[in-house]
Amino acid sequence: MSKINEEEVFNILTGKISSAINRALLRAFALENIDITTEQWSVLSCLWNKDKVTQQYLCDLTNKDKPSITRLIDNLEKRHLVVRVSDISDRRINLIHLTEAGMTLKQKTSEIVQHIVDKSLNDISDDDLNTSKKVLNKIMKNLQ
Amino acid sequence: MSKINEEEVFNILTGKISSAINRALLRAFALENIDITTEQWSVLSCLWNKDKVTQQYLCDLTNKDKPSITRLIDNLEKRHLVVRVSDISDRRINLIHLTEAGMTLKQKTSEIVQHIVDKSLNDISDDDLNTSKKVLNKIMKNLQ
DNA sequence: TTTGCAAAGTTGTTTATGCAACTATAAACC
DNA sequence: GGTTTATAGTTGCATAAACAACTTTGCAAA
Repeated sequence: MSKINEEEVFNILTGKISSAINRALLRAFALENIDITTEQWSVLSCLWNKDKVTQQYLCDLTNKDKPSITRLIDNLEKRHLVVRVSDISDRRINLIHLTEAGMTLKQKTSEIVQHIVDKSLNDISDDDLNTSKKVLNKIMKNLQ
Repeated sequence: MSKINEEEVFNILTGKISSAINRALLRAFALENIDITTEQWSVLSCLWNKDKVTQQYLCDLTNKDKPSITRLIDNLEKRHLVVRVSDISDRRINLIHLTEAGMTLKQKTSEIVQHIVDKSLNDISDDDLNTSKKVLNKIMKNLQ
């Protein structure tokens, strides 16, 4: 395997790309008066897929640690998008429920997200995109 | 261009990969008792390449905004790795100088970084890697 | 049944990001 | 020369990440 040069390392490590996408998405949300962050969206995204799950489950899906999820849920509760419901049979557990408002956001945000994704992937071939996905997944595995 | 599915969007947007690399690098630094963050390393990296530059220059290279760089420099000064030297001819400007300690870190960290990079890129072909770089650069351009 | 360990969450600290508002200095324009 | 505008950097505020230390609750083994 060839040595990769400093600049390339640099770009990967500093997450330039993901923070650029993050910024674009944050601004797009703000433009539509949607007051959530990208991280909050990523948690909501999990819940739209499967509601009423534990915080630990959200940790696993998002690759965030427990304190991060605790505070993300705090902020989502502040915005009345989710509520913590403690489980009856195991009182250690909070089940995170989407509120009406939380559910409603799905529609509005997915259009915005799709728009940003389309823009960012403009003029990239499916082949190249698939290769990139494969590479990124491999990197994830290598780091575990 | 095909619609990319939610899970894929999700992985890109949430920067799972870059945060995984970040974490790995941070831990590797800690193991060697090197008390800097990945972001601080990215600024030092610029300075190892070209010393005595303005904060604005560092903003441009790292794609961070001015407040971020201000605080990163604050933290690097706290660790005595750089110093702010105000320019005589233009007193708005700080030139950021590496200290001896700052220069010394280059050697130690680059081995660690190379190790993490090698590990993360293990078993990925040069062709696939090049395609990925091309795609990521294209995405950056698309988002500007 | 008690002891001890594991799991689910929370809290505190340091560092970082994004944005807006700010100060200080330089340059441009009239 | 004085006013306006642009540039460099800082500060405040809300949000987020990593890590360690902590509480509460459940479970299992002695």
